[in-house]
Amino acid sequence: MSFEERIAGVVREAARAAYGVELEVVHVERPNETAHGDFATNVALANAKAFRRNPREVAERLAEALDAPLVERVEIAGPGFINFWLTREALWQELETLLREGEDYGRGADSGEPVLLEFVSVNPTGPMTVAHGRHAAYGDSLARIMQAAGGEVTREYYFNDGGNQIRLLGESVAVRYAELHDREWSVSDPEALYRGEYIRDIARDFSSERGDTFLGMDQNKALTEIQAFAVGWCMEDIKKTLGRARVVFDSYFNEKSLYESGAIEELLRDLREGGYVYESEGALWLASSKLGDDKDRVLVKQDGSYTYMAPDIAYHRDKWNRGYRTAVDVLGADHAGYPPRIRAGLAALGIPGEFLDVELIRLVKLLRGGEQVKVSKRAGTFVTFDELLDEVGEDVARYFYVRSSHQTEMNFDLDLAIQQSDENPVFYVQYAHARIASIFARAGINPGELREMVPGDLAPEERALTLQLLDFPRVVRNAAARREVHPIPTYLETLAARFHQFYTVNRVLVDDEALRDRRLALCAATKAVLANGLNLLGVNAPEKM
RNA sequence: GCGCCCGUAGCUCAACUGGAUAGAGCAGCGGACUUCUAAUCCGCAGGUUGCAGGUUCGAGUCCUGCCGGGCGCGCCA
Repeated sequence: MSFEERIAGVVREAARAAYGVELEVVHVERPNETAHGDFATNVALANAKAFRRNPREVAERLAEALDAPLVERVEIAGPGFINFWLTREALWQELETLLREGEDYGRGADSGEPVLLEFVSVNPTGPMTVAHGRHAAYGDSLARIMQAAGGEVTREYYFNDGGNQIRLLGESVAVRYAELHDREWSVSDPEALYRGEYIRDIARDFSSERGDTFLGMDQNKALTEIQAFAVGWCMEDIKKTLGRARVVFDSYFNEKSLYESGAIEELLRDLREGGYVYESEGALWLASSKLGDDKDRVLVKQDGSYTYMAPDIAYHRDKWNRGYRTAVDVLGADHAGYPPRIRAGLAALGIPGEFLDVELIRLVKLLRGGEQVKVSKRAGTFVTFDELLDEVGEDVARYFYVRSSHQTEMNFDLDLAIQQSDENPVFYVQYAHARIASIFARAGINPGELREMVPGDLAPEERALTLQLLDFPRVVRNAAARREVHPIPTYLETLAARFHQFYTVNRVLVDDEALRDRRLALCAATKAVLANGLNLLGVNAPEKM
């Protein structure tokens, strides 16, 4: 149990003893100011009215009724805060727990609740861009964080390898392919073709693997082959980039399978039976306005083809049918209108709205030398995720992406990113880890083989470091619950700062053995938490720098 | 026009979803290496948290109205 929970518990007891009252919420937090104690609570302020007493009086009485061995002293401060200082024994005990749990420290109890996390899901029409990189970094880190918090997370990539975009890709490659052999390939709309350099790469690879035989045959037949090759090429390319960035998926879900399995037909039949669809103007509509959406949406177009709504609702129903009770979709901010529509569809099937949790990621605005660049995949004016990884490395890139909230628009200047990569705060955090490794190397012992230690007094820097270390589980839990990744970097930077401050003032390898053992323990604990935290972000924790 | 999101130091971002004197990094100025890694530490300077009201013991955080920016409001996905 965390200190917050334990303190909340004793405060509840005190309220029972002093007032015979059962408090509902007891908020305990770590004050910003060290002078305000290790922990503080505002219960006296929050309940003063109910007790019909002024807050300080309530605080006094609660403090008197307090019975807690882990608390060394309390102080009433300000308008009625109760500030707590913990005993050194209590702190050391928690540190020992931390050391014992090692890389499991911060891991919550398994909730047993399976969660499906879908992210990236970019269709295979080209390389990943820096914008997709943000999705990959955020989604993968979120998966790690939710797992650490006890969730049973499956990472899924949903893609469509059919449709207009894909046909366009095939034609684009075909034109280049023909060019390679000094031939021409006629397309309906040359303006619409993809122009990126990678199109030539695909054409070249296709040509060298399959020769020129496809130029002699029926265009449609050839196009099918070229298209399949191009899709495979792009998918391969995307997976390679993801792997480089240490992003792994548990499953890839193909939209096509929904057609093949009959899931879409089944969906439409069930919606019809439920009375949630109607025909109008030759199209089939979902009465989504009755289910929380702004207006009704077309499911089947006049020409008989489906809108994206049909497969997408079927896909989410499939997630539900697979046993997931939480589906987190990581989508671009331009999908703002998406959640209510899908929820409407799901509601028609009796699936509750809370099932779908959509996290919208703000756009990445691309700049060059301060000037905004219009990004277009078709025109080939984009920066790839690979280029970024080449320039700044995996650690810097991943850290950079998740350092700010996914809800904040991100200005991305590749020139600036390269220029500033060596002052990226990730090094500050990694350096703390390497410094500790170096201490252990010097001491000639392994962080896992510490001797039994005797609790002793904590210097101010040691105390601050300890409290920060013990805050880790709470930070992970909160981040997971709020689907936020950026609290982890924020936490790690503070932890690294606490360590560097401690290191500057207190020498670890001193002659006094008891003191030396305690400080080594503190170092080992810090090293473990830094490694755990960096791991949640997919960033390395180096032994040397 | 309607809906959602955002506005915090010169710049990039935090602030434990209502707490105490709003914090870091970068940029600027000044200090600290014969001692476990100076990719570090310490100090100075930098703010009317877009504006105006309201709610309460307390507001960057909640409510209302403005101002400014982004996104959405397709039989595109």
